[in-house]
Amino acid sequence: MKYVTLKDIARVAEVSYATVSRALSGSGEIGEATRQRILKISRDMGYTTDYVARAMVKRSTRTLGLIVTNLNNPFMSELANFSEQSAREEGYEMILCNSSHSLDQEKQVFQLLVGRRVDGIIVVPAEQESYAVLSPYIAQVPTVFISENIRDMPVSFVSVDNYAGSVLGTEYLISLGHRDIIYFGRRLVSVTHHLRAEGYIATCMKNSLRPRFADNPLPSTSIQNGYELAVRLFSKRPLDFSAIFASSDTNALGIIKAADEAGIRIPEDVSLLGFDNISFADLPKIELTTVEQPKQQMAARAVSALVRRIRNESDELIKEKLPPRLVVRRSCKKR
Amino acid sequence: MKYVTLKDIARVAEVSYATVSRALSGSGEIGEATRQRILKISRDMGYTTDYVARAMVKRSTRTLGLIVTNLNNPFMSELANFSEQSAREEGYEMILCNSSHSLDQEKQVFQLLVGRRVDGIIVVPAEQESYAVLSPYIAQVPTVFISENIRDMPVSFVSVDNYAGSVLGTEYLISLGHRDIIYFGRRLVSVTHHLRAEGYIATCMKNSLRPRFADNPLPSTSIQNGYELAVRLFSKRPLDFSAIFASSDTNALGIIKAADEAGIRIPEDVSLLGFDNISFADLPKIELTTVEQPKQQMAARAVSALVRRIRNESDELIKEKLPPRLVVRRSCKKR
DNA sequence: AGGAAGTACGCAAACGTTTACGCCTTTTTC
DNA sequence: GAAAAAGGCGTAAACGTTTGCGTACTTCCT
Repeated sequence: MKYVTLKDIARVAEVSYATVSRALSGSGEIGEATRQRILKISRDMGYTTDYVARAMVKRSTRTLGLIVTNLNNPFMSELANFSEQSAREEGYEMILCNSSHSLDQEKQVFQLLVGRRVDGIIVVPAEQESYAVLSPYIAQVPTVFISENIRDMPVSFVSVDNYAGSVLGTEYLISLGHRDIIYFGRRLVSVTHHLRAEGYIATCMKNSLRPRFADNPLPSTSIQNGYELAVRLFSKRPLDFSAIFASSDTNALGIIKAADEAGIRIPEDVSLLGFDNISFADLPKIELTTVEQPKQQMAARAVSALVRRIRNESDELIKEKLPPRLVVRRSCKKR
Repeated sequence: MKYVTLKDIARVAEVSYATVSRALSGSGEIGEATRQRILKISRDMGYTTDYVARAMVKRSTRTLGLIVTNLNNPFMSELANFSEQSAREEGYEMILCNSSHSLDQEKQVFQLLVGRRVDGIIVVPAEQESYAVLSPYIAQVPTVFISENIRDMPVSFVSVDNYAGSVLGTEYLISLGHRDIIYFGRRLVSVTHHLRAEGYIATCMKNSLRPRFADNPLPSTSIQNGYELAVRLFSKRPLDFSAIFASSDTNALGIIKAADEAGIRIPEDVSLLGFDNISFADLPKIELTTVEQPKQQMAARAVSALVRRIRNESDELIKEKLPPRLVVRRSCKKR
């Protein structure tokens, strides 16, 4: 494929190609008459400016990278959509990548994005060790993590306040009269889920309730593994709990399926509370009450932190914790 | 940000930078000893090859563009995920764009992708006129449409066989004993939906049934507009039909919601059949029987057609119609 | 009229690669 | 042992832009 270049235009306009560049970019000093003439010619010839050549000299691709753990997870795909939108509003394109929860692959795609000379990278870390693995490259390109910061690391972090979200959810269930609440999900694998569990435990303690767990040992969260775990949970009758706090909406969907099969009604027999507020949660017959992560806001903050760094308007690292919100639908009931 | 370049390596290795290039690319003729030495030095210095510089001389970015109409629609986001995966397997990155069902925006992002010098573009057309609008640019870069071909246009097309899918679905409902089937959805706006309606009509005729419609006049398809239309449909009692064939799963979800509110049970009171098989359809309590579009296959074919064109292995245009498949769950019942 | 100031444009370098060509050294061949 | 072939490496051009610097021409002021 042969594209029209500045030189092609310069030849027919009988000027130097520097002049053509100035006419098109609008910045340089140039006479209004020639500018109009060149503009017309370039339109007629179907010129499109070559951004890769421009990137070489400008040393900026106006492209951002986004690495998520799993694109099939609706939380991630919603986050990706919002990020893409925010980026475009700031004048950046977005290249989307997938780490598949693997440190190796995460490192690989990170290197790839660096090779493409993206101006900045947003990463939802695959594991706790992600920072350690990526740190040699992080020095080379502005990066923000969508995750909570455990120890003080020299990167920007944006996330929901998971601890507060968990407190919010637990308190809501208690306010409905529930005393036997099961915390359902991953506890140890990621910082995010660890903090959620902590919030639950603290709130139980404060209300003299005994924290109880149904632990999901898997690295990832899915409808399927929520279902499998719930089948076991529902096998012991009579049920000795009245509410379940699922640490992710996807797990909650698995719980709904298991409950359905076991003849357990939600919310009549047991209340179910989720976390994330994925778009699924709003579906008819699902109508899951859940703690919302402000995905749009998270995406917007991450992108804007990144572009500020890129534009060198500020080189400070941000650590932002966004407030969670309770979205009441129909899966929880007064006891 | 300052990256390590070939010249930097050449300086410490005391060779010319052409030699370094040969050592790293693996193609050129070079002594094994120097190659190892250079490899080690470049590792130590943290070199990453600059793909934008390479793209300049190779005249290929190894990047594909994907334009979808709406990333929030689950059908689109699933298609996007599969495409991204296929592209990566072929060694290409993917830049994701959104036309928001607007011809203007579609044209704009297409130009943008051309400017970025992507090697090929996959587009889910926003409207019937998309081809006409994009045709001047299509000549410049290999393009494949994910859509059915109406008249013979010089572009590659990949899609499900919508007509056959519709026949399949209608015949299934008839085989369950239904005689009064409503076709629910858009009919006139897009080629895709036009063909689906045709398949329904033809099958009705063949079985001496009168085709009946609940028309959705909106350009896009959503849970919300499916819901609104269904509320009207359910307001006339008693119901004078026993099955609904929704032309998209998202509309079907809206129907489920409206039915729920109206006290109409699915499938006991009315059977509901969808089209697309989005991942939502498999959710507990939803369990929608539907005609599947083979999204993964469509993505794979589109990508592979594109890369064959790019590699100049074939310059023929493909027009591929993939077979639909009936996915039986629980929303349809014998009458 | 003569010099200063400003405007419009051309020249050429630079960005970091890849690669055709050529040269020198080493190996092979009879 | 000399000629031919092969191997290893350097030189330089090219890809399409942007931009600092230089210069010719115009305009303005006194």
